[in-house]
Amino acid sequence: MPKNKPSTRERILDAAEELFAQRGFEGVSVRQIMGKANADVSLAYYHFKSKQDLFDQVMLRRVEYLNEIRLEALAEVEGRHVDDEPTVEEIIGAFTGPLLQLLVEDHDKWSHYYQLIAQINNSPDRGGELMSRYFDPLVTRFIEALGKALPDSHPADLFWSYHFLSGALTLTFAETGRIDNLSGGVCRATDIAAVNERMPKFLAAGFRALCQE
Amino acid sequence: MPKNKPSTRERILDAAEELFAQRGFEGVSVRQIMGKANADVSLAYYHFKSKQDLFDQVMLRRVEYLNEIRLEALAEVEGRHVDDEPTVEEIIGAFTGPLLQLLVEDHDKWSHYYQLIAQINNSPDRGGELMSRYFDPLVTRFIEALGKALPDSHPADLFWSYHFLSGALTLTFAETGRIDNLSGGVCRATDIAAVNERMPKFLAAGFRALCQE
DNA sequence: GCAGCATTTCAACGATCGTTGAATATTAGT
DNA sequence: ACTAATATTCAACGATCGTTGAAATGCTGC
Repeated sequence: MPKNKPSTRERILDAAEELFAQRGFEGVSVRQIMGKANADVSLAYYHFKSKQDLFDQVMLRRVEYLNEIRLEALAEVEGRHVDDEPTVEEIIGAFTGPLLQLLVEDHDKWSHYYQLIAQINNSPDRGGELMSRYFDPLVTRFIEALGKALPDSHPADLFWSYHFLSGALTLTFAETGRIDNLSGGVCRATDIAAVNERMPKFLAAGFRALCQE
Repeated sequence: MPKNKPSTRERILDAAEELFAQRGFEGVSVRQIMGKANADVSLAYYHFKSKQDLFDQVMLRRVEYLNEIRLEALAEVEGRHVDDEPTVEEIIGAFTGPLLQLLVEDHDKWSHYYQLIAQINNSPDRGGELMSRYFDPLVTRFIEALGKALPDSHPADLFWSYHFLSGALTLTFAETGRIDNLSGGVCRATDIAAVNERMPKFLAAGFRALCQE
């Protein structure tokens, strides 16, 4: 029934999301964004306070929902274990699975957003600050769960393990085509099933090697 | 003994390296670079063909040496095993160790370059292309060695494992301060010893989990 | 149909962008 | 000392940047 045609504001956000993801904040002009959104330049400043505000709204538009469903996935896993602890794989699966699931459901909608996060995560400038603002509450919650699944683990080992996880995860979402080149076509960056099979397994083994015993 | 004071060309490269690493290619103007290098704007175009050429030269200045010492480290490891195969940890150590060693020897010289590579690696725009151009020969050589250390492994598993390694490695080099925030100071992004103790161990376990039976 | 508000268009501002040509200063070879 | 090449300075170009104010249009409630 609704299937509203997207509002101007949302068309601007969509265009900005895609272009920011591809070329970064400074690599895109407001005019280019509005060109892709098929709207006049000054409309950007009617719907948003500034280019920086537009960028912030692009980030904020999806992050809340993202954190929500990932927390739910964790709660679901924990609900299946009332007397024992979830496994490391299950917890990591709750962290990465929802992201991959959204990518399957609507690749074009989420891939640009993930690419944007990948760039921010690796940006020395303000990457640490932004990622912490948007994701630290969620991540802290997951690390807590991982700590329980890995008894007697040291906090430093848990944090470093998560750090390696974060790098692997965001590079995967960046979909740069590097693995396509490197593997000569054997692996494809967009092969979500291949990622889903391998990433939690790889990362869980890393956690165990560092944090267990 | 010379200890020449750096030439103008090198001062420009240094300034460009640092600023490109912090804010990306489009986030920095030629004037800002030349300001930091304490030289006139037009000197950039005397020593380099264009801003893009300057960027390329920043990349090229260090990549050759980097690949060289990492290949030597691999050869050294293989030389210690004439009758048997090196372990996964040893091979990964040869891949990451030289990078960390340079960071210990001269942090200011290498950290900006590593940050730049981290950003490029995660750039959906031309990241895959650039990383492949600069590193694929080296990486192919390392994956070959890892394949021997992990008998009967499937190529796809090896490529994906390397992909996860690459993400963890470059995020670590980005030194965004995220892990400092997240851990409340327990871990520091610049703590090279902490990385050196943990990263090869974490990644080797991942490789084994994916590529070994 | 009209008032009032939300949205969109148009034209322009000063600042900064990458880049260049010509003039000047410095260095190296003889 | 003179020359030729190398290195640096100065001034400026057209283009594009982020941003804004005012006018025009569209829409909603009465």
